[in-house]
Amino acid sequence: MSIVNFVKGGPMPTPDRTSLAEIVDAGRSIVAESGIAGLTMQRVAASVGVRAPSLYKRVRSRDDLVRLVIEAEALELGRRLDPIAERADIDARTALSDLATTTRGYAHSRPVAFGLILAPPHAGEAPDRDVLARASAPLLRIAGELAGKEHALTAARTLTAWMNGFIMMELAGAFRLGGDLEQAWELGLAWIADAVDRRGASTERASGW
Amino acid sequence: MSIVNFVKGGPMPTPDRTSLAEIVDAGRSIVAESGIAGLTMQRVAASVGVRAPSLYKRVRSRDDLVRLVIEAEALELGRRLDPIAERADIDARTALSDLATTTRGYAHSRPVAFGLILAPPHAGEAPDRDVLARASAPLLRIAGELAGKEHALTAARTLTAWMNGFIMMELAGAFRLGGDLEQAWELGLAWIADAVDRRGASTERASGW
DNA sequence: ACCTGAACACCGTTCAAGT
DNA sequence: ACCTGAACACCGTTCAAGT
Repeated sequence: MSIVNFVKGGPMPTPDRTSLAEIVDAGRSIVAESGIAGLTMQRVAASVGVRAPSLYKRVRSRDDLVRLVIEAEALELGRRLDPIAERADIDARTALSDLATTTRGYAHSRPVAFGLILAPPHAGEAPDRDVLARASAPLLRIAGELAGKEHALTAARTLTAWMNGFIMMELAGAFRLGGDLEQAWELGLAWIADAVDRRGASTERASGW
Repeated sequence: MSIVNFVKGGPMPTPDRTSLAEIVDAGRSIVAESGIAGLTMQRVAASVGVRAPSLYKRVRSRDDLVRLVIEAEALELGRRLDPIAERADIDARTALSDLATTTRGYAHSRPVAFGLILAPPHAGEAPDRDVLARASAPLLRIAGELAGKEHALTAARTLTAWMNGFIMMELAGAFRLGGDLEQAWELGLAWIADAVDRRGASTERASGW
């Protein structure tokens, strides 16, 4: 088809010098390195070896690219969480702890990206709801096992709210009053899990009643 | 002094056409209306009746102005929370509920500002730690009453993490799987309060053990 | 069909010149 | 002492022109 056009004297085909995937990957690296403000079309273009105007062949706008970058990050987080919810050899309590720790580890390794997933700068850059649903499915499943089906959604919301809130405040440097942050994480997780767990509490203090 | 300069032929004084407070107020209005991206120096300048370069007599940079706006918002939130912690006629449990509801109400009325307090776009725009400490003091006090002095800090962190996480996800539109969001707030708050309350649980389910 | 330079309308910021 | 226009170095985005 392109040869036909060429022979006929139609528009000249040229081999693609980049791809959408390469552009999004470049965007992820730049965001991780320099923050969202560092993500300029010119820098992305330079990173993939073209000029800025060429990017508009693959993305609609900078906002569009930001959204794609956030979605790619959310999908990777989901990919890390999926196997935890699927393991059958651990109980819900352990699975919850693994999931929270994995999420926190991801947030620490990619703080900017995590912040963008949780709080996209503008509405136009918010990730697709299906992508977010995919990333939160594992927790919903574990919450169901822990709190029972009828309370699964409410329990999942309580758990995510605490977990994401803790991690976000930690990343924002809001916990500056001293004290042991690891203990706050561990104890907080145990408290929240106890609160949601219909089978009863299991932390030392609670069992001491 | 200015008259002396004038008489001597020194630099001519001119009456100030704006002030730092007016600039910060204009910034708050613009942020509330158009988001952080809408906060341009030109727009702020137009709003206070000068040209953009004149703003640099009062603020160091746009980032500096953004920080001042965030700090002003954090101080206002703190001003709303202070009286709750000081009331002696209500118990800690009720105070916690009032504080959480007031915070949520502030977040709903000023969603952009609340997001900025929790997750400032860049490090340079993060509010001063004293300002944040002021805003979190009421919760710390209530947490102390609820969980006991030795667990006050950890309890406060658990409570803020849940509260801010819930509100932030709500603002970001992350709770899209249906269900009753008000119930999730009420029940979540009760669960968390129970978890932190050393005096024992008080929700229906917990007391049903 | 893709890529590019040039251009446009915006930014933040600086600075000499006005009063 | 404050304010301003002009200028500079950046942006995102468009588009006619190249191949």
